[in-house]
Amino acid sequence: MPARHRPVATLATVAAAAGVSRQTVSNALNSPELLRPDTLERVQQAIERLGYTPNRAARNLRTRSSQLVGLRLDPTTEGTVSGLMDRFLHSLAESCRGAGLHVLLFTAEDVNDPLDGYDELLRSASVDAFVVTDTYRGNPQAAWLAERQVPFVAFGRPWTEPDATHPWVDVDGRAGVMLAVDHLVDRGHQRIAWVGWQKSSTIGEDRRSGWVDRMHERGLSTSRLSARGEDTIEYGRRAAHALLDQDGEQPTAFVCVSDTVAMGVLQAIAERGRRPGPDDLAVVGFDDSPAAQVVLPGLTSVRQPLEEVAVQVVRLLEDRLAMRNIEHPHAILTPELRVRGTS
Amino acid sequence: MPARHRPVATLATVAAAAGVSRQTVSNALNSPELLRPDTLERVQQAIERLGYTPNRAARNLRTRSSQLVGLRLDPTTEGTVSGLMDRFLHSLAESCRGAGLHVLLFTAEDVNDPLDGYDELLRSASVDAFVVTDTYRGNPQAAWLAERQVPFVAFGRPWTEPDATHPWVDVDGRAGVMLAVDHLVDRGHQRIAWVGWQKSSTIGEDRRSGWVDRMHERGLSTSRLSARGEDTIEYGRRAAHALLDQDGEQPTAFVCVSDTVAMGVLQAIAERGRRPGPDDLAVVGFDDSPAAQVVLPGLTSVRQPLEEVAVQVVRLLEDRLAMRNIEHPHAILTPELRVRGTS
DNA sequence: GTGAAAGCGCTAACAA
DNA sequence: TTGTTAGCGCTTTCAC
Repeated sequence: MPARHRPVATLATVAAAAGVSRQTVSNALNSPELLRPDTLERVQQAIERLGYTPNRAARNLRTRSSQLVGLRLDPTTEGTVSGLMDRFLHSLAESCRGAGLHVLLFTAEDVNDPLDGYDELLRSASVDAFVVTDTYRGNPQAAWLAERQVPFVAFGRPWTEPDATHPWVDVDGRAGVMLAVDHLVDRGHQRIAWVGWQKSSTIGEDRRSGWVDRMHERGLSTSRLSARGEDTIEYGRRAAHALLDQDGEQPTAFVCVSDTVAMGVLQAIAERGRRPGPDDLAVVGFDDSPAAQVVLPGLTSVRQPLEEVAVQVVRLLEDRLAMRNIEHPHAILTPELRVRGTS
Repeated sequence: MPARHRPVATLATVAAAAGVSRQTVSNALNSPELLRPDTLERVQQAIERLGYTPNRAARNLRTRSSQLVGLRLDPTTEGTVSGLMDRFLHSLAESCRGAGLHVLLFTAEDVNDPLDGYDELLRSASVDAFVVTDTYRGNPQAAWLAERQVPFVAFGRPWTEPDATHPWVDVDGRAGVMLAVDHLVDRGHQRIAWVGWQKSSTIGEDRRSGWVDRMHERGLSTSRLSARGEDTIEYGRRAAHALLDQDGEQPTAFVCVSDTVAMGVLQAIAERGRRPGPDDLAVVGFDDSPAAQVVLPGLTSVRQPLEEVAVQVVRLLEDRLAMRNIEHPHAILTPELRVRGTS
């Protein structure tokens, strides 16, 4: 580090300036109620005057905490549009600020090893906790961290381990899809198709259950209206064509498991000379990606409340770090529907 | 922090296990060439066996460095599609790993104050350096940081202060637009329009100069082919309509300052019953956003080499932190053109 | 309510 | 080549 204009103030500097001991300055910061009001005032003025901020490394060493939350950033899949991470990261950093925490990003040397990177940060006490985001496929990180009693909060339910007791926050995808179905039924649609992910995707099946159940609740059939495949535009395109090629009753609306898939559906609709929208073929996506906002004529989509997710994640993180044992350290948040031109 | 299964190893633990002094263990880590091979071997085995990783806080306190690089994350503008930050952040975190650094995210309490947040991290020695990304509008951060001799690297040129000597990395937008113009001219277009940002945007004018100069170099006129406005879909839409409504010679292709604007142009083209693509009206965007990859029929776009930007940023960061004074601590990288259906 | 002493885990400087 | 000493800046503990 280079020379500063003014040497950085320390406890000792401030103590000397205020005519008290170092300890008193420390107390003024961490336990102000211990000081006599006039002493406190004097110390605070010295702090202010010298522009003193406690040295993090020293404080961390002493308190054995870093006030840092680790988050592993994996490469974004090209050709996929959700754009969730951007929004989530900002919200998380923002919420952390309120808790006196910061987000430390790290990446894996071996991307295919879901555990890579965690251990070293832990052993070096570089972070106090982790936020785990990619919990979709079996998430071994959660089990690994829980076993070692490492504080962490997951964004995403432990689908495959319902007994897991670690804190997590998730968005109710099923409820989001129900919003979409209700919206379409209210607009007069009856043949509403589902364009989803493979059966192996628990998230995909959860979202699909919202379609199945709400369709039945509204007295509608789901027969021959369901497709499953991967998260690509091409799959969405082919699925829409296949559904529209069926003999007999064809869908008048598509509820899609993701915006990416929905973009493929829109493509198929255009290729058939049909028009996406309430008058012809309605389409609803999932994630409210930037693309949904700009595609023609605007893709109606289920929006995850990531700002609120971040708030809840940090709340659970604080509980965990303070060793407060919460009854049910979980939160399931309900998404909302952003209605645009395609419905 | 909760109890671990095994208490975390320290220098003392390892030293005892290896039968050497603490200092020797420290040297084994930081200056292994000082040790006799057999001692080194013995110490390394002890380190391995105990799973020892140096405590960051202690090391930071002693070395007066944190190995952390601060990056301020501002809210993403909704309705805009670039999605650059996602890609850049991952690349930066990745490059940092190679240099033994980590990225610390922070946010401003007052978003409108471009300096907010930097000072506190600095005074508390929480970070060794900053990466500054939003250098487009006059970037007072760069001046502020440079004045205080704080190590930082900017992603973005100091447009308004050509004398600034701080390290920076930028992408040659002008060259990127030239690629686009060449591509379109090679495909037979002659009336190629520019849909850009306001004159007050230096980045916008730089990109525009690529259009102007390359058009002239190729013997083509730019007369009545230029539009300027804000970074919104709606502006792009209106600009395209206006250009196509002109009497006489209308454009056959549009080079856009951003993918967001390009999406508006595509919208206008559709509204007029025309078709985007090489056979009718060609469109090229800028940023290769996820939206460009999924919109119909695929938006040709100028892609910034963010992975390489991150590598260069970290390289300059390392030079700066090591107090190596480089001649010209700058790098201008050339983007590439991703050709898709709209051209 | 305030101050003195101790020590967190590490590395720079120096001694052996 | 290895070990000893000291101290980074802070907070915890305990006297006063």
